[in-house]
Amino acid sequence: MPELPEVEILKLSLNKNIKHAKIKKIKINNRNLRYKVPNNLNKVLAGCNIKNISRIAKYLIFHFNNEKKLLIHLGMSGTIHLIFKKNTKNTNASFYHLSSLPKKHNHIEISLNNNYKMIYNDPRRFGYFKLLNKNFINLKPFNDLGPEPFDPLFNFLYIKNFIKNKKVNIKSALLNQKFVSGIGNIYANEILFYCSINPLKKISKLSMKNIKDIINNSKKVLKKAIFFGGSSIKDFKKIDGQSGNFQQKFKVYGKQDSKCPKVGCKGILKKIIISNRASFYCLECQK
DNA sequence: AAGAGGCCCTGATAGC
DNA sequence: TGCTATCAGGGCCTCT
Repeated sequence: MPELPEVEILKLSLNKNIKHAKIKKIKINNRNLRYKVPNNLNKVLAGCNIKNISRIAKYLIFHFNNEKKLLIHLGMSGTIHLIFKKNTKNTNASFYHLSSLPKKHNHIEISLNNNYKMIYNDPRRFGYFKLLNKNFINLKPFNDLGPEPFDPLFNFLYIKNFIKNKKVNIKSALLNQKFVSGIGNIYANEILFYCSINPLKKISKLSMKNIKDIINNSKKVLKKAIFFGGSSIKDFKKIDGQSGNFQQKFKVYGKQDSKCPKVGCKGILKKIIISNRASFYCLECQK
């Protein structure tokens, strides 16, 4: 599910709804994620106030008042749901699901003191929870991340230097988080379409114009996706239960065999596999 | 040592 | 209907 835009939207929603809330209790239903969920999660975090929630690339970081930090990565299928328990005088308090809550795979439930409950769901278990220390930025995985597309460090000289003598194709490079962080398979395809670059093109062969286009279009595509609320592939929803609708704006992702959307281009979109990931592009206009 | 490929896991869908 | 195969938004690890 989650590339940079989806995690960004999640971050904004979480800050809007549960910033400054205090953790009452963390209940672990299933420790099996990519890494075992730390057993001491509740012990360490119960009673802590959420100072704010930040994002680096596709990683979410909860910062607490006492300097403790929690990293959440959503992997392929991780989702976060907020449930609001309405204050009523009845003992039968009603629950409002701000996003539809799945029945299975609710690994972790975090009760907050503001009538919200935050639930982490992850059928494929590629995501994970990890407690971070103060120095986290110098440690794995953060010390290995390249700049985000929005970072001024993702500039012409940086790219020109990176691509020198390298044999990889541009599609794989955009997915390489050490080169540029936050871009995933969907947006890599979309960015290359806007750049009119063939995903198989070797990065050492990129022209000056190609490099400039990549810088501009990676920002543009991600910003637009954030603006439209992310992409609701399968079950991704914004935390308020609304679907993002950027997927309606996809130009090439998932559109093999249809006509190239570029004005004036007569090409047909093709699907090929590059390093085990689906790639979609137009044979005519992406060179 | 860069780069390709396998693999972790479940669920949805397609094809027979 | 029920089986099997294929595929899915990520990233780590191993092998060459």
